[in-house]
Amino acid sequence: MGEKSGLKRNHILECARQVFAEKGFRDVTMQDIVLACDISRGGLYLHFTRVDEIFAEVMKMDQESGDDGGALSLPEQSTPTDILALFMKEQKKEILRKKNSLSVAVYEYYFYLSSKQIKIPAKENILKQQFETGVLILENLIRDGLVTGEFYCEDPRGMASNIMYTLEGLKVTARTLGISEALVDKELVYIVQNIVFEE
Amino acid sequence: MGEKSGLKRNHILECARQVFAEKGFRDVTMQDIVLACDISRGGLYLHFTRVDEIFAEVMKMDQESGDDGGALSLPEQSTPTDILALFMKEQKKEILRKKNSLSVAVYEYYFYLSSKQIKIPAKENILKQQFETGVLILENLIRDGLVTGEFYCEDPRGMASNIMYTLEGLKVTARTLGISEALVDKELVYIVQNIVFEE
Amino acid sequence: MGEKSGLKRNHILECARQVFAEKGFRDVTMQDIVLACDISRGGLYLHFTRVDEIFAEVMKMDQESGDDGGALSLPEQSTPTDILALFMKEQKKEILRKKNSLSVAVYEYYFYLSSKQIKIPAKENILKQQFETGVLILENLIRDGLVTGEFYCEDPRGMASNIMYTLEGLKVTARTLGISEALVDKELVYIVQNIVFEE
Amino acid sequence: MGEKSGLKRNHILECARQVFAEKGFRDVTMQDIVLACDISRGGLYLHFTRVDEIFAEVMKMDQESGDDGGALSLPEQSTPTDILALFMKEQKKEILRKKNSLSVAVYEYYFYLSSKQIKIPAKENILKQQFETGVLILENLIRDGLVTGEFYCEDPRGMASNIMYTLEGLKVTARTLGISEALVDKELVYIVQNIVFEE
DNA sequence: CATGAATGAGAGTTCATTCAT
DNA sequence: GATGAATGAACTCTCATTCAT
Repeated sequence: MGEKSGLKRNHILECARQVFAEKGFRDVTMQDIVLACDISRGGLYLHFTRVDEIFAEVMKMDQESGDDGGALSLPEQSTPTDILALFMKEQKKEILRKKNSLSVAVYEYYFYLSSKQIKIPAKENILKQQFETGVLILENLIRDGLVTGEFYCEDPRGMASNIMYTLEGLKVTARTLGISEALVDKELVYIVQNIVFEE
Repeated sequence: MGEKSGLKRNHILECARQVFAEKGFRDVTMQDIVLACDISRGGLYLHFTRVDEIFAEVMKMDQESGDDGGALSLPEQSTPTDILALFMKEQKKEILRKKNSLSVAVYEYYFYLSSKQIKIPAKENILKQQFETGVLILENLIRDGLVTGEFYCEDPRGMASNIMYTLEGLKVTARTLGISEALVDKELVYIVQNIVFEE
Repeated sequence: MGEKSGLKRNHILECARQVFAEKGFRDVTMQDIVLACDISRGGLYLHFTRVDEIFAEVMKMDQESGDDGGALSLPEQSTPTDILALFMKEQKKEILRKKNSLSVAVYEYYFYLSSKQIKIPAKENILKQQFETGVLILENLIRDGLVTGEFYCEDPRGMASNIMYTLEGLKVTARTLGISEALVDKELVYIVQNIVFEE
Repeated sequence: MGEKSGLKRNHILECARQVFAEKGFRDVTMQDIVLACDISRGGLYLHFTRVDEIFAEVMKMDQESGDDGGALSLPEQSTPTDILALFMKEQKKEILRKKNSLSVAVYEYYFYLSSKQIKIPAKENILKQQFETGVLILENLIRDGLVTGEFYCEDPRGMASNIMYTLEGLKVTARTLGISEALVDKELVYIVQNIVFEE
């Protein structure tokens, strides 16, 4: 029973994810999700009662599945420079990604919370966690690079944080004003050059 | 007559601005604006027919009034370092501003346009203009600093652009995750240190 | 389930029919129908989305129920003269009918379609079908009368068609200018005399 | 002043006529007329207070200008047969007329009155007058034809009335179901053949 | 548990009509 | 007289949410 119920719940979340990827967060109604899931109205309400509740779960699901993916593609014996390049490649992909991206929905969701003055506890705040995880990864990476002598940096934590804000700026600009691949490349190269030791 | 009509229009825009500052963009209805303006339903429709139309005008109005304010506070004989400090101070104010800020509404508006796949011509795209104006100001400032020997930078344009993205990242983070004044200070200091020539 | 849904639908159509009979077509709003059905606003929209859609269904329903009634009253071994008299009696009833008549609504509906330049496929065009059925019935009747020697007519089809247009003229005049029973009688007698063989 | 006022009034009626010819009666709003007249809202209300009032005046105006036109085209020494042909030609033109025709508006107006249960005194009832005038013309024409031996008819008044109803039926059918020129011709020929003495 | 018909609050929009200028 | 901004009633339509089956 619990199993079965879990399956349905997952089905709902997966279908809902599609909807959010297509329409963002603010335009999605319970109806949209009901239709996308091919489920009954009442059925949906047995599991969730608000759209934002569903979206929070979708984000959580997304994060969990993302954890796996990230680690897998790392080759053995990579240098910090290699890893940084890979990190930036992933960031670029995310910044430019059009299909199946939840970015717009995520922003809309957080602005929605903000305008409703709803605070999420840090532990459940996925966007915050992702940001902080990013900072941590970069910081460790920079420290590694300093050890190998590949990187130059006086304040690894400050730089990591600075880079993450810049990437955030690129992401949000891509979703609001739009941005060309060339421009993203230019910015990412600029960031990397700032770290990598230049003779 | 034209005067009077303009006054009413302005009245509407000012009241609407309040509403947008309080509720963001997505939750604002024509009703909200009607109530805020103490005007009749039909009366509003004489001037505007859609919320997004009103918001676009509010942004325009805001930009125009902002132009004046910016120029006034410039002291005579400022060094590039001074000006940079002032620029950053303004940015900080904007990033942390809570009262009467349209930031959330602006982001919501642009995400709305994005999810509806509406394109605004560059000339009318205020967010884009603000961004590009920021880049230009910074670039010129950096070049000035290079001339006076106060700054160090190999690629003024690249750095200007990089800084603007970072500031954008700070702004959006402030509106989604929230950010402390201390953190903003830290980031701005980091940025400035990167430019100012350190012995 | 399907049963139940059908019942509700029928309930709506029957109540709506009342409304159309009273107010014609053009003045009827979704609200009117909602009130007449003692149903919720949204409830009506589950079944129909526009007044003209409802009216089209009401007409269809009316036609179907009318089919039964027409056939039943035919006595055995009627002569063409008898049948013609019966036909005319029915026409008279329809022309003069005040209670529960959809005539005005039907005309208003067709003028509405006309002014909106909406074309209905012939198969769904009930007014057209009724007219053509009328012509056919009359034509066959006249031919029968020619065989029995009761009628005189050189062009049965032409006469049938001519009679139907005249009846249409009477009907529309009754609904616009009004017409007395005596006048209708006079006209119907005139028509019949034109067919029936006079020594 | 009275002159001037009369001019304005006429201007309104002429512009309004255009609107009615295009949109029928039921869809025309005070706004439409204001726009078509290039007049102020208040200005229109100085002359008329309801759409149906304006339409009644438009019909009156139309009838008056029509009186002149009808008489002019009569050739000298026409036989009843000629005049009948001319009469039918005019009827055909009216039945099939698309441009600048008020027919739909007239019907809509009368159905509107009917559904609102508003009665017009016979003296002001233009449609009624036109019908009765038509009957009278036809009756006299038939009597003339009987005298010259061109026509055959036992009941001139009955036939005149019958023809008028048939023409009415054709007119309304043309506006609701649509009718081809060929069909109109066929019907008119049928009518004429019924009168004209055949050897 | 699951269903989906039904509810009703609320947003958008239009227009006849008024009235200060 | 003439103007047109302003009003507010009325209508359309959509959804979150409930509840009998």
